[in-house]
Amino acid sequence: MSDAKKDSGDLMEKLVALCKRRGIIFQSSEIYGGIGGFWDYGPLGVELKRNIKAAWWEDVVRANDNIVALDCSIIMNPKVWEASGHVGGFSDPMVDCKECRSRFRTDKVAYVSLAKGENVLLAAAVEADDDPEAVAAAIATANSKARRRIENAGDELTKTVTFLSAIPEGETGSCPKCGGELTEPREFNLMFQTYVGALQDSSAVAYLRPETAQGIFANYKNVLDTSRMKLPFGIAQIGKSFRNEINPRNYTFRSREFEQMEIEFFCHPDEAEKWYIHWRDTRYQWYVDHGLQSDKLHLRDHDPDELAHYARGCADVEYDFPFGQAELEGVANRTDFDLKAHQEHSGRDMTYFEDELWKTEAPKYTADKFDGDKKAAKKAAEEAKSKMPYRFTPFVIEPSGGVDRATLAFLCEAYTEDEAPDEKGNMQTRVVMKLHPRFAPIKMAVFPLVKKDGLPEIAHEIHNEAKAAGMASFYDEKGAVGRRYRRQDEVGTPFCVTVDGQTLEDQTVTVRDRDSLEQNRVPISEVISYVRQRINR
RNA sequence: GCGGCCGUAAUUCAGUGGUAGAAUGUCAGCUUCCCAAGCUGAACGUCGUGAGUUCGAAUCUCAUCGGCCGCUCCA
Repeated sequence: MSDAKKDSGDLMEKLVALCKRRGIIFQSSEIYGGIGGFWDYGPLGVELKRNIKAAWWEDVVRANDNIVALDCSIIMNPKVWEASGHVGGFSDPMVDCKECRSRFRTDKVAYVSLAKGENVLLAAAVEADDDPEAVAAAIATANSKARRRIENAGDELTKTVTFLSAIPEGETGSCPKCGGELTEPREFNLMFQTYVGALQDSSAVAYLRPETAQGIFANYKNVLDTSRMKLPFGIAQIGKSFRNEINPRNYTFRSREFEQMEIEFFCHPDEAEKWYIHWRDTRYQWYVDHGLQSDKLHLRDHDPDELAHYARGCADVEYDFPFGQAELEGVANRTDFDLKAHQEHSGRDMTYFEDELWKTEAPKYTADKFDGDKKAAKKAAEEAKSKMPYRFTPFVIEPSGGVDRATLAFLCEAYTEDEAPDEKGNMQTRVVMKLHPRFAPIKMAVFPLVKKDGLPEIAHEIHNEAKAAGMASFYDEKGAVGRRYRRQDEVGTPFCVTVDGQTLEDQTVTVRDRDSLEQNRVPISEVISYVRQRINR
């Protein structure tokens, strides 16, 4: 194991231990042995996560006139998931090899037979996406003798490719890797199932949503009809989603219950590319602005062959976690795929009518433009109104971020060990969470330097004032002040306010900066606004 | 899902068949006018869980749950 890898592994272990010890993240149901893929946020963790969500909400929903928000139910009519493709289409049947334990998608295993007349020259099981690839892969397995025969066969060569997915039920294939026997195909559906109502029969089956997006699409018409929004506009939502991940791993990164913060931004198809670029760059910058400015943050455009079938463009904001580079947020141009799918499945009209454009151009369709033929004018108008540029299905740009992933990335980025002097001036290792002040669970801690001489009373007063002013403040009078500073460093508190002997004389306190360790004297009357101003800048 | 390693206090770990430990942290008090290791005292353990072997199991066996690493998967 390389040193870098070992160090990053250490970082993850230290972070996990710190998060447990300081009440940031706990394993769910820990007293019962836990449950894989589920995590709880402790007293400080929930504040951190709330602050991250609040920042997103302020920057996305409140700051943009063309974005409104929504809070959809987690369980929806199951037809939603048929329309979206989560039931049926995408839940690929899989097979396992009983010999070598490899797993394959049935539509990726092909059986190739190359024959000249009735003479089979080559039969092979291969992994492939399509027929030509399968043939090529099969030939690659052939020995030189067989290869020569195949080449010599020329036009007489018959190529038969059968994918495992097309093999009749009851029959099993052989493993492309080892030739072993494969299991029957099995459905892997990543959606959690439940039953709505007391009767647990098949008609009552419902699903916990695997993404928040579909609730937005299903409500697109409602929002359009009630919010007085016009294209382009976005609908934002923060909420829990659930995926029955085969193998949850990497702390909270791949959880089975997770929270998404997501925008579905609806726009004219001609403007989709422009908005895609806009959101991709805006969302990337958001992470930079909140502390992931290091070279660990990446904006990665997907290769065309990597794109989902419905997407025309997709970029991931990725972060170098200790366990590897992984996605924080995906920004995709989903085209009109979703609205069209819901229109088809629900029978509801999902198109958009540009009435302002129509109003200005309607005079083109008056009778006098058609030699006084009112009927022809009306017909032409109706026809024009029914299609572009007046009526169309909007395209959707989807910036979809993982709240828990963002939280984890900010935690990883914030974890720092540096050197600070102890009371004797010896340098000691200091653990400090350099969280963005906006995210810090506690913004300001208030200490009396010593627990006597009336200092605690003054400190209490400052603390109460801070709370009244809406500042997340924390009071601590226990033990040596250095220890209190270090405790706050560990949870990322940006400022510590200390009441000392001089306070009694001139009504000033010291404000100590988490990162620089510098202290400034500030009048008590100004301390809250001082801290607030330093946090916001 | 497969393979390997692991699970003991809040945290990090020691303890290989015979009375559960250390350090750090936490709490109470003292001390202390500014950066954790000054003093005194205290609390804290279903040894992941269940079964088995044994006179006796943290220790051995099996199962199960959870975690880490590598594959695999990720609409």
